[in-house]
Amino acid sequence: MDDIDRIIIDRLQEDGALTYAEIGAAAGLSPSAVNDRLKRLRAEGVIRRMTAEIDPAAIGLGLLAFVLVAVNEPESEVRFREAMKATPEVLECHHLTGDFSYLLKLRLRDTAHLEHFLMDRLKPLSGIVRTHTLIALSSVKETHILSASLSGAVHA
Amino acid sequence: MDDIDRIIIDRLQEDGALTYAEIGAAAGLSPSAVNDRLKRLRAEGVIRRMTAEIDPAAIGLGLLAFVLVAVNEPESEVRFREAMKATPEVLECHHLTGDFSYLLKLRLRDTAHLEHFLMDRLKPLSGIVRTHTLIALSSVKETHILSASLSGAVHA
DNA sequence: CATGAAAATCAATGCGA
DNA sequence: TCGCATTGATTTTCATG
Repeated sequence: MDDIDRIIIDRLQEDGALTYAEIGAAAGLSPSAVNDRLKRLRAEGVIRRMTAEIDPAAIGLGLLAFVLVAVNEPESEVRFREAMKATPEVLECHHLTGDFSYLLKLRLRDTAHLEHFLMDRLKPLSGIVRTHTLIALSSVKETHILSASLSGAVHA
Repeated sequence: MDDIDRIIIDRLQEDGALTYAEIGAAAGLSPSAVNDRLKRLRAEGVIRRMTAEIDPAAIGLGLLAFVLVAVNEPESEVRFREAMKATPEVLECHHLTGDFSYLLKLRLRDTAHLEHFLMDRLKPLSGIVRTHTLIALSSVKETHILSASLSGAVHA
C-alpha cells in the first residue's frame, strides 16, 4: 500500500469504468502494471468489489430515514441482527455506544412504507425497548468515497 | 423502467465487473440489448456511476462515527453545509427532522482523529448549538445496494 | 437483435533495480 | 527477487444497420 495504490484507489472510486490505460496515466504506470496492482488489491480485500451507484429516487426509494433502536435482552440481539441483515430496506445497521444500541439507515418508498417497517418488521421483534426515528429532509452530501490520502502513514 | 431494468440494476450493484453477456444471460437479453439499456439507464441518471467499494480499515480508516448536530442560526447553515461538503472525513451529511438538524457520518483513523474533527473542524463553525457523537462498535450490515424490486410499481 | 471493427483485458515473457 | 513494461491472443465494448 503505497502512494501509487492510493492514486489507483482514489481514481477507481471516482470512476469505476476507467481503463487500465487511463488509471496508468494518472499513476505513472503501464496498463499491465495497473492490472497487477488491481489484482493484488482485490486479493488483499482492499477493493471489495466494483459496483453501480444507483439513484434511489429513480427506483422509487425517495425516503431516507434513520432509526435509533434500544435493545435490552442480549438473547434478542442475535435475532434482531439476523432480521436486519435479511431486510432489504435496511442498508446499514451499526452497533453503537450510548443509550441506543443500534442505528439503522433505511431507504423506503414513502412514509407508509416506513410505518409498515416500524410496525410490522421492527416492533414484533422481542427485546426492543425504544426506538427513535429521524427522517432526512435532504442530503447535503452522500458519498462512500474514502480519501485514501486521509489514512496518512499506513501499514502493510 | 421494467423488470428487466431491475434485474440489470440488481446484478450490476452486486458485481459491477459483469460483462454485457453475463448480464444478458441473467436478464434474458443479448449483449447489445444490455448495452442499449445501460446507455439509457446512465443517460436517465438511474445509474450514476460505476465505483470501487473499498475496505475502510484497509486504508487506515477503522473508526466509524455519527454526529448529530444542532445548528440554530439560519445564516450559519450555508457555511456549515459547505464545510461538510469540503471535509473528506464526512461521508454523509443529511438535513433532518427533530431537535438535531443534521446527521453526519464520518470515517476516521482513530479517536484522536475524531477529537480533531470535533474540536478543530466542527466547533469553530458558528451557529452550532449542540452535538451528540455516536461511535460504532461494529457494523452488522453496511451496504448501498438498493433492491430494485422493493420499488414495487414504478414510474417512467 | 446481429454484426464487426475498435478497444480493453490479462497472462506470458523479458528486463532492470 | 520484485515490480514494471512490452507483446499479443482473447474477450469485451459499442456503433451501425
